[in-house]
Amino acid sequence: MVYTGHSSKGAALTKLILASFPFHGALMAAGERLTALSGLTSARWQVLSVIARAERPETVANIARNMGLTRQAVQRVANDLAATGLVAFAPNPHHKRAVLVMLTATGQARFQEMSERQVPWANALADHLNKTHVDAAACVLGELAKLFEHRVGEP
Amino acid sequence: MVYTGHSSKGAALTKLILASFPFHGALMAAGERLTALSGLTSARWQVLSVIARAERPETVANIARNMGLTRQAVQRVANDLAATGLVAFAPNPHHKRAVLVMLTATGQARFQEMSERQVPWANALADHLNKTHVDAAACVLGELAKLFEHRVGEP
DNA sequence: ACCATTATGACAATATGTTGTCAAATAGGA
DNA sequence: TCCTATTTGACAACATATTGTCATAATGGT
Repeated sequence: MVYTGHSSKGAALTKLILASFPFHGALMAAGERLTALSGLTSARWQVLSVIARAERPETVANIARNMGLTRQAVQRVANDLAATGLVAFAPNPHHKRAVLVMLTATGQARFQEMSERQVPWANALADHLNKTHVDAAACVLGELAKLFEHRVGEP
Repeated sequence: MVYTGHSSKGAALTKLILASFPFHGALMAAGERLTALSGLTSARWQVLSVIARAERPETVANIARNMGLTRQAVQRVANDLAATGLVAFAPNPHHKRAVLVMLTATGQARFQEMSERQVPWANALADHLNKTHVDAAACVLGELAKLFEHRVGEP
């Protein structure tokens, strides 16, 4: 493929972006397969994870900010999780509308189950990779996310 | 954050995966902003790009395979593109059902417009990054996509 | 030539995420 | 205190992508 007009770095970045699409698709598919064994979906597992890893109960809007998603997307998933009994809403003493989301006992157990599958999976995958490159990749993606948010290069 | 049970490489991979979510979200948002100026959307631009860069007209199913998406997803977008006159379907001498997708003159012009915006955008972003790291990142994402597809580490 | 398998497009149901809008709750400055 | 701006959850409309199902077209082995 030709990258007409791209600088050397620009071509490299475009290649990275083009590589990220199949990566994301394959990651989502793998996530679905892993989570399906727990009766979860990838999206619900992600939200559940953020809630489980948080030090204290958070509001939906806060969870959304942590995940880089919109409030509404997380709200709908959180409602689904509540409907299936994995999370529950608790009153927020600091805010009448913005209630706090907490794992139920079932939710904690489900998260634990998922972790027990996710950890050996990540370890097995990582064995095929160069740690330095993986660290560099995570670093680049983090930097790029910031650049995107700051609208760098946009007209 | 603690990565209980993870190997050193496994923890690095999990960090990469967690970094990929906000990256993907921010990339999609940037894509929407770039494409909105052409009256396109990110998904339609991606499909249009694959068609434009292909050496010869392809079928919808082929395009889907190239993109790592399902046939049906690409079919719907392709139908949308056809409805807005950016692509057209041509009979396939080798297959009665699987028609070929081609850019119209309008579609070519629209793709050209988008390229003229995308190239300086990628160049400006890439100026803030280390090319070696970007290359490594693209390489890691490509390798991971293959590992995901081969179900490595899955029970 | 025949038949089983695979590939393809059409269609429907569902999951996920976005934007827009609204009213209530909160925060911050005059 | 009061007024404005922001934040929040609820709701609706829509874009995107998935799975499943179906009928038709192509393929490959016997």
